[in-house]
Amino acid sequence: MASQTVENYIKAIFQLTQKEGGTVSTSSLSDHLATSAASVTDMLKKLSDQKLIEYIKYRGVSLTLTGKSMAVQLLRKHRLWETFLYDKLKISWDGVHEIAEQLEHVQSDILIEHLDHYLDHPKFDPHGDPIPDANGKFTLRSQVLLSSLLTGDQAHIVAVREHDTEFLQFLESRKLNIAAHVLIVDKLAYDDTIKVRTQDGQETLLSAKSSQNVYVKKMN
Amino acid sequence: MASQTVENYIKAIFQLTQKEGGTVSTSSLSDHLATSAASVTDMLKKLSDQKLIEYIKYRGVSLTLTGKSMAVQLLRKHRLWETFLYDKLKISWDGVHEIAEQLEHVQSDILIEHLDHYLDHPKFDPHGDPIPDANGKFTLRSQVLLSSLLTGDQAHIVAVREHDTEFLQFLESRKLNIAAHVLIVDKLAYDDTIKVRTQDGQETLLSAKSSQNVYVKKMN
DNA sequence: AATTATTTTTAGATTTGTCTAAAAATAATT
DNA sequence: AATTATTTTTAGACAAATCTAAAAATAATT
Repeated sequence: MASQTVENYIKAIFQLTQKEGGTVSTSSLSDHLATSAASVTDMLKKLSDQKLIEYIKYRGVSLTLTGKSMAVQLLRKHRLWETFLYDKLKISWDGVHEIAEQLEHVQSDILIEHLDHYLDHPKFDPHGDPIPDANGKFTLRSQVLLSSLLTGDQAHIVAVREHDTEFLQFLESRKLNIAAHVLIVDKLAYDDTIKVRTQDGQETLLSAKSSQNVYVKKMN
Repeated sequence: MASQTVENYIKAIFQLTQKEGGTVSTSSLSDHLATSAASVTDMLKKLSDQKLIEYIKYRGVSLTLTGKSMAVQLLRKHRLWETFLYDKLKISWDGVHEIAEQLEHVQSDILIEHLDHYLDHPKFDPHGDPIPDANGKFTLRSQVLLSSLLTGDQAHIVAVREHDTEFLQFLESRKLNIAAHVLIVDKLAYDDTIKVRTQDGQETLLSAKSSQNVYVKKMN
């Protein structure tokens, strides 16, 4: 059974692979996990011995099938717990992640299957990210960046790209939650600032950077 | 912040103190935690340095106020989680303990207070044990052993003393759950076997050992 | 292509929690 | 009270996960 540390490495490699593609470097892992590059190298050797990763010295690292499956199961647990914390316990949007980071390491298949059932087999977590099922399959969705919409377009918010706490709080304060309906009132050609209107008529200005951090499903 | 290992030692010392009174010996800790006596001695020195325990060489150990408060908070977390697992997730009576052993180590005050609120501030867990509140206070109850009842007495089951898995499953199969109503139909003077009748009319024979492991609240 | 800069790995230590085997202290027994 | 048995502690070692500093490999630059 993998230690919490091993699980965190596997998760980090999975996430960085998504973002950076191909292989992940020692330094990007050392950044992401806030440990020294030397420690990362040590651990990579161990993970490689356990056949969880494909590791070539100086060349970076990728997950084996076994490692990938472990990562997806961790993702499943993390997102189910986030859903529970947000939907049932009413813990704030920006608070759920840190707690789920701990809960995801609890080892019990029975627990996770009962939790999944209790939550009614949710397909997406509170940040709009898809929840893998017990076999590791997850639903993809036709989502685009809010920044790609044009004036007059209408859409529903489906996910947030980077879960920065301050940004999540900002979105929440402007009623820009998951599932919120938005209308693009205006888009400034100069700096790509977008003005959106929510259901209640409230209007909010979003910088290019912000609107590139929100996924929406366009209504046609 | 205490490690999981430290938390487990503190909990063990607390539980064994309840059972054995006064101070706890190295060997009973080593039995209970399934580690060598030498390891226990090592750890006791560390806990003593941290002022979590009062430790005198060769003489045994007891908790300081700080240690006791840590133990009670762990008990609170454990029992709240057991309640959640049993009442909400419908995990079986005998399965909840092991999972709660892991969940109790998750560090988040917000989580526990939200969980407590979600469960509607329960006073007792699924095994009938009292749940300490956020200040460590818990409700005591006028409970007696089932073995102390006489023929004709009526009572409600309120708790189980030792949570042996097989015994819990036996109780459950005979509808002898927490809150179940029982009538003492007969008590054999020879070996103190007790025959009880539950609400549905079903009768069950309980050995002296079994009836000494069940707490009831007598109806007068 | 040679030099400089960066990244990665090795070497050697440290901390936490554990172990076995031996020594010391306490308890039990004759 | 002296001996034997048991419990507890010390001593020395080990695995997991980490660190810093130095060496080696790779990448970038002149």
